[in-house]
Amino acid sequence: MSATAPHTRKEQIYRAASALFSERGYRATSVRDIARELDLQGGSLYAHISSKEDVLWEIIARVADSFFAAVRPITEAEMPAGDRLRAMIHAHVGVVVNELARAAVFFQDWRHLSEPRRSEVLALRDRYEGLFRTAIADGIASGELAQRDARLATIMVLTALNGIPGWFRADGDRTADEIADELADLILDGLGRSS
Amino acid sequence: MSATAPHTRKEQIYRAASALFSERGYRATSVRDIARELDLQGGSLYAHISSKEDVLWEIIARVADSFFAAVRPITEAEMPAGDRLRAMIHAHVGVVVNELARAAVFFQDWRHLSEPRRSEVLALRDRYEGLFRTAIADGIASGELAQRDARLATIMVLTALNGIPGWFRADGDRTADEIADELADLILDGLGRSS
DNA sequence: CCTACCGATCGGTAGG
DNA sequence: CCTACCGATCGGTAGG
Repeated sequence: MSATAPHTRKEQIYRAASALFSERGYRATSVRDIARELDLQGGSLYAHISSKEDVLWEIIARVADSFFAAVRPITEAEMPAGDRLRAMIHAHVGVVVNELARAAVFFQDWRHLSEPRRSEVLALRDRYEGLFRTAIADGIASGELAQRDARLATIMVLTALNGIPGWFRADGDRTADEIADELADLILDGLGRSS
Repeated sequence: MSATAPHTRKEQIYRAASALFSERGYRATSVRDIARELDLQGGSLYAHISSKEDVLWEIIARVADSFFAAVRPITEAEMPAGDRLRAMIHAHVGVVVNELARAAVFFQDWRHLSEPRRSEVLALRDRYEGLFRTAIADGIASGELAQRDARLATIMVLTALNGIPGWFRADGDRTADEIADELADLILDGLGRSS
């Protein structure tokens, strides 16, 4: 409902939970771990949340929204498929880097949602993959991309991009845009070879 | 000690644990879940294992060995760096696909090892990445690969490859070799583009 | 390999 | 937001 509120207790809880979930995983993080981060007693959290899983759900649902909000508009832009794909990669990497912990939780801990939320996330992920698959298929059709298997290519692209939280540390020497540029080049051109 | 023993209870435990860990994660799998899979009582497992974490360690240490055993020899072969890298990718994918559950556990659950095992795994992973980084750096030096950043390229390659357990299902319509071929092409050539 | 148990910790609640 | 508590489940052990 409220759009990215600023300093409420609830937001502090989401922030702390994102950090802990992303580092240790959802199951290895207790409600008391989160509370301790905010100098609260374990039970006190429940004045603001209704369950641990609801916190996970809120984190995941929000980043999912962020991904669609960033990438969706690009899919409707009029430009060559190759450029469109590059712009989508940029947008996607932007969300990952700017919401690093939340994105890591999304990729890592969606399994721990109970039904029907789990299936809902899977459906969202499929739709999102579809946006990329369409761009890639368009690129193949127009001859811009030389591929056989749009589905496999799509999975590879997103797998590579979603691995960012596993290695990226914001030490400030590379901006999200620079990372996105390098990754887009790697993905579009490959490692390159002479043959 | 014993080399990949066949049907001992211990091996059955490792097999069941690999399947469960890979599906639900280490923390979400109880010792009783594993026991149930073998029609045993929870406590009975401890006649064969000494702790839940030891089971995780055994799974992870073994696949780590498999990766080195498959890839290491290739790094010493005399051939152009591009061919060598392709062969390494093939070998790596072979291990992932043939030990799908164990590999998934390795990639997913190493965080849950306690020290010093956790650091040991990280050190092994660094050494292993180094094998690929060297091949890529060689390829850059010889002009076979057109890259700026060997480290980033290495991480991308392994990230893409290690994502396989996330989507690959052995429905029999693609062999490990076919997968490896397609992935190697994708990684070496990229999606391809006309510009 | 089972039965029966241990202390610790879990997510969550009541009552203030 | 705290204190104090709940039942359930956890990894692991004793004793046979």
